Amino acid sequence: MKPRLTPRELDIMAVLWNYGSGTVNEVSEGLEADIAYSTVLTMLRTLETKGHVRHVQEGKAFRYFTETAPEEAGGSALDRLLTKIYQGSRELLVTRLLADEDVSADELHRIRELLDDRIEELER
Amino acid sequence: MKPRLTPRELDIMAVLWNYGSGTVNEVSEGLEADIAYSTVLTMLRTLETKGHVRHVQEGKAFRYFTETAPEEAGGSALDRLLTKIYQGSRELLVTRLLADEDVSADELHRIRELLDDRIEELER
DNA sequence: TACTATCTACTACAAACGTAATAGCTAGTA
DNA sequence: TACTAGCTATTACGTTTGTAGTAGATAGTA
Repeated sequence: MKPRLTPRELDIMAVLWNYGSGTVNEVSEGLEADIAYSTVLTMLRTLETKGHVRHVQEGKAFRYFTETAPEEAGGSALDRLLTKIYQGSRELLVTRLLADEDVSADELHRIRELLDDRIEELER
Repeated sequence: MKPRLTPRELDIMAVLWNYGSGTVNEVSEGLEADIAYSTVLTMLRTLETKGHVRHVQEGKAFRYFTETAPEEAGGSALDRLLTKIYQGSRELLVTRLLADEDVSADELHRIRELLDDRIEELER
């Protein structure tokens, strides 16, 4: 099992997931925080030893790719949240998620469709 | 702003949320992992300096109470997940949440009710 | 009163995190 | 060929995390 992603590492992964891949430079620029180039490099190397990314040579530079899918990382984080904070209650979690001010009616409708699909699938 | 909860600290908080409060002993026993008594004590003290718990004297011992509500801790963690992993898409997150094998039809129906309430509230 | 169980306080310490400077390599350019 | 820009590799270092031993206080008990 790959070691858990730390918050900072998650930031890096997010950039990679977002752009599909990235060189140190690209990741640096993709990050909101102003982190030194060498720091980003170090973190990518750490992520590589942890098995979360790999790289290929591209000209002079390395191009990094994720080896951990968002679902994978998200899954375990979500499970953790669910059990530790929401006592395993998905309702509670969804309630919190929908309580947000800036959730649109559109979004809610789309979620309801998802939900209906899943219910049908389960009751069929 | 209180410092973020580390995974281990979250374990402790979970016990406290679960039982309402707890002495070092109670928390120790409430934890799944077999952590030394003194370790639990240290962590509770750390949590206290971070402002996540407080304590009152109870006989010889301290009784600890949470100062951070589950919603508070869960909220920021959830927001983080949402933006970093699910690109801000609640649908994606809900999809992942419902994809789980062991989610019951009952649970889904209850979630749908929540959803309908929220939609109505928004469109009224 | 002396002993013992039970607490907290203090101290320690290895490992991981987060951050970064700098050395060293290399391909292109003047 | 000499220089330079742009990379990676190496090294460093303060902080936080996670874990725990032990000293010291204290209340109950024999």
